Amino acid sequence: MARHLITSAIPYINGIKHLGNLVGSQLPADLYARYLRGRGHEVLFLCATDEHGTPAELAAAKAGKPVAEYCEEMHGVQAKIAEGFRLSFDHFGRSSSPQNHRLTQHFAGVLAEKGLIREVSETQMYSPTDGRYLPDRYIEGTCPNCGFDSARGDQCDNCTKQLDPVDLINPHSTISGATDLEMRETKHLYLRQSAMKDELEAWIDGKTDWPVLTTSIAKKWLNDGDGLQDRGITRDLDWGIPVRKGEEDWPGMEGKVFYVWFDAPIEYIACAQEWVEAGKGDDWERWWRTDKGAEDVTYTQFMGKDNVPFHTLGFPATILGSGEPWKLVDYIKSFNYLNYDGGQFSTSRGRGVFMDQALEILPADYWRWWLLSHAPESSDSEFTWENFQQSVNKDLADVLGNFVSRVTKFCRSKFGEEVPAGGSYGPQEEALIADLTARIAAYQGHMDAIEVRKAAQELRAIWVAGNEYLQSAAPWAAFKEDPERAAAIVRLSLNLIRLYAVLSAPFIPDSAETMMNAFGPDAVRDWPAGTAADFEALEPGAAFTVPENLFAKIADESREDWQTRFAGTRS
RNA sequence: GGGCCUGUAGCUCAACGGUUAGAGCAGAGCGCUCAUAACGCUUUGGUUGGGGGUUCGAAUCCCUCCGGGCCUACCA
Repeated sequence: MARHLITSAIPYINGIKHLGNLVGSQLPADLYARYLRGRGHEVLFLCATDEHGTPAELAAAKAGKPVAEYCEEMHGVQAKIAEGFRLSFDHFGRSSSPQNHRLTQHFAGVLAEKGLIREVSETQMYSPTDGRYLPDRYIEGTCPNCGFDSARGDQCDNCTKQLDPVDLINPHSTISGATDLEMRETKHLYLRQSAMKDELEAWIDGKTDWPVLTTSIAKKWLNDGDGLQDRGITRDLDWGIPVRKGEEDWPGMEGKVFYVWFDAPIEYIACAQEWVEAGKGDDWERWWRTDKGAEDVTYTQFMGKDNVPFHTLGFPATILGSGEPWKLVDYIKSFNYLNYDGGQFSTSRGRGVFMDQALEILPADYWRWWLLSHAPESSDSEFTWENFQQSVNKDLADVLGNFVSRVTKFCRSKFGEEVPAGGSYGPQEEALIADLTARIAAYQGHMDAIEVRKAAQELRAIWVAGNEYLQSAAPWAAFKEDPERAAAIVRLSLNLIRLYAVLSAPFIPDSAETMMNAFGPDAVRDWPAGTAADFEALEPGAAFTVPENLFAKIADESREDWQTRFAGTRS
C-alpha cells in the first residue's frame, strides 16, 4: 500500500465552470483518486476554489455583493456541483482561508530571507473613476500600429503587436469606460525565478516520464528569449492576501496583496491544513513535509495546459527557493482543450455546456464516461451532441447496461433471484477468465500510467467480453437440455456484474454502486486480485435483486432539443 | 514574428524505425432470441494532408509546402 497525494488545478471563483474545465483537471484527478483508493492505497485528494484577483472583484461588483460574500456563496455553489459530479475530494478548500493567508505570508518571508525577492518600482495605469489600478487587459484604446480601435493594453487583437498601455491612443477602462487614466508609480515584489533557472531546469530534465505537453511548455518558458523571467508576485488590490514578511509587516507594501498566482498553488498545502481543521484528518504534515513522513508520498497534479507554467516553474520556485523540506510534485498530468461543436467552450462568452446545466439534463455518469473516454490527452478534442449520444447509448446502455439486464432477468426467470449453485466452470469459462485476467492487467497498467482514454477503451472491452461469452455459452439454449450447465454460466455472468462494478467505479461511480447493491451490502468490493477467485466471489444461493435499467438511452428528440438549447450563449 | 502540439477509414482515436497500418462507432450481410430492437459473427472502407529526402525498411526521422490548435509571461 502506497500513499498518494493528488491535487486538481483549483477552479476560479467567478462563475460555474464548463465541461472543458472539468475534463481538464478535476474529473481525471477524481478518476485517478478513485482508482488508487479502489486498489487499497492511501489517498489524499485535494481541491479548492481560487478566489483572489481582479476578475473576482469585478464579478462580485457585477453581482452587487461584497467580494468576500460573493466568494463564499460561489464556493458553496461550486462545492455542490462538484458533489453532483461525484468528485471525491477529501477536502474542497478555499484559497482565501486563514491557513492560506498564513502560509503564503510565510513563504514570502522565507523567500525574502533567502534573497529571492526583489523590489521593483514601476508605473501602472490607475483609474480614479474605478478606484483601482488596471491590469493591461482591462485597458482598451486605438492601436498606434494599425489603428484598430479596440486594442487591449497588452496586445492588439487585430495586428497582434505587443503593446504597452501607454502606447494606446485614447485609452479607456473597459470596466467603467473612464478615460481619466493616469500613470502612477507603484512598488512591487518580484520572485527571482531567474536565479533558480538552473535548478528548475535540472529538476524538469529529470522528469523523462512526464507528458510531452507538460515538459515542452516548461522548457519553452525556461529558455524563451532571455530565459526564465522574474515574476511580480504582488498587486494593488483590496481583495487578497495582505503582503507580509511572515508574521511581520513589509515596509512599503502597505495596502498591497499577493498576486493570485503566487497564493493559489500554496493553497494545495493550506488545503491539507483546512482538511485537518475541518476534522477530516489529523496530520497534514505527513503529506507535505518530507521531514515528517512525506518522503514516501507520490504527488500527482492534474491541470489544463494553460496552468502548466505555474505548476512546473512558479510553484516549484516557491517550494525549492524556500529551502524548506516541502513535498515537490512527482508527476504532472496535463490536458489539452475540449472544444464545443466546432469552436471553443468559453466562460466569458457563455458558450457550451456548463456543469450545472449538464447535471440538469443527465446523470453525472453519462458525462463522466463520455468526457473521460474522450479526454483531450494528445491533442484538443471535440464535443458534439451526435458523438455524445452515440457513445453513451452504445457503450453504457447497450454494452454494459444491457448486459446487466439480460443476465439478471434471465436468472430471475429460470432460477429465481439468487445465485444458482449447480454445475461447474468448464473450458469456456476458463478461457473467459484467462482473457479477462489479461485485460484487467492491461486496464490497471493504463490507469497506473494515467492513460485515461486507453483505460476507458480497455474497460469497455472488458464489458464486451461478457456479451461475447454469453452469446457463445448461450445459457438459454443450455437450459433446455442441461440446467446445471446453464446454472454455471449464469453464476459466472452474475459474478461478472460484481466484478464490473468494482472495475467501473472510478469512471461511473453511481452506476457501479447500483450494480454492487444488487448483491446486497455484504458483497465483496475488493479490487480483483488477478486470480480465479475474482470470478466466484458470489456465494451460490446468495440473493440478488434485478436492478432498474442502469442507463436510459438518449433519444434523438432530446439530443436535438439540447443541440438547439445550447447552440447560443448562456443568458 | 518566435515556439510547441497536431493532420491516419465517413466519425472518434491506436500503432518502441520493422510482418499485410489497427480498434470502436457509422455502413453492408448473416446469426441468436436471455436482454433496453439489445447481443454475437463476418465484412466494405486508408497512396497515413501534398511533395522531396535519409534508410535494407518510414505513419514514425529530415527538409519543404498546405491545413487545424495552443502558448508567448498583468484574465486566471
